[in-house]
Amino acid sequence: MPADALSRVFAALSDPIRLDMVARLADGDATVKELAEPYDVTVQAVSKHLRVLEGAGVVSRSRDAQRRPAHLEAQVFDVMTGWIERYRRQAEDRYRRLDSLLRSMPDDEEQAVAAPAADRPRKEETP
Amino acid sequence: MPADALSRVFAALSDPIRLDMVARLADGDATVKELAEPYDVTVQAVSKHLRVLEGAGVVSRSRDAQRRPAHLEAQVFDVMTGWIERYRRQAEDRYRRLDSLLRSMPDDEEQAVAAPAADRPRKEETP
DNA sequence: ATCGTATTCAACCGAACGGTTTCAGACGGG
DNA sequence: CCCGTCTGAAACCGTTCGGTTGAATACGAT
Repeated sequence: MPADALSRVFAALSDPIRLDMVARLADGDATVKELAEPYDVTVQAVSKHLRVLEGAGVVSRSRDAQRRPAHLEAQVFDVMTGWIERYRRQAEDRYRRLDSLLRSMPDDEEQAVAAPAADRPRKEETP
Repeated sequence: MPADALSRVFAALSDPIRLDMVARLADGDATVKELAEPYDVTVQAVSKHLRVLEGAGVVSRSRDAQRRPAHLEAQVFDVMTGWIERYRRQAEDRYRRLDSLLRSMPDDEEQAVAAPAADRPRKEETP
């Protein structure tokens, strides 16, 4: 739940290669070598990417002889959708409230409601 | 839809301040000054953050005299959930298939199925 | 024991990032 | 008209990031 951890997850997905790696891992676990194959970067670079994903909790590693297959940790999906849905709903609700308010208003003076939370110095402020 | 644009959205949310700004914008539009108030960084820094969010399509700006209120572009939520749900489902499906396959197997030889997509050189490889 | 493969560690490099300070422009209120 | 406020642009700074090369480690196969 820490909002800081969430931004780390987003950071982990903020790189096109990493994003694609996650997409492919949804299809099944894969080793570093396998993961590196489609991209024209070194396998060391992919290893680093994997470490980032691991650090964000997006991926976990196991062991199979020399290989260290990466496994998608699907719970992060829930964390993300949790955050997203929360604020999507919040935005929707706000919109609905504002909408019905405007609809029920006697015509003009709509500007006054355009920015409700603003500390705009409409009338006197630092008395 | 371009996978590249998605990673830019995630990049926009990869900073704790930006993430918080989005959360607050779900509550209503706000000016740079208002947005900057909670954090102990300069308003110029927040202006930069806003430009990043805008560049990713997360936020749009309007105009109100000197003020340029930021508005949350809620459609990005759909883009994100679209991607997330797709791969969550994919991972779940794979898990279910693997599960039923294991369940229906005559006991041993489970290792052989542990990494189906692997090009692992089990037997002879470079003949 | 040795060779080959898979992975990581370490040092390094240029570019991007987040931040600041300073300055300039736009606009409204008195 | 002019002052204060809000915002953006520019130059700069230290750190992080994505990438490389090169060497080290770990393990299986032969």
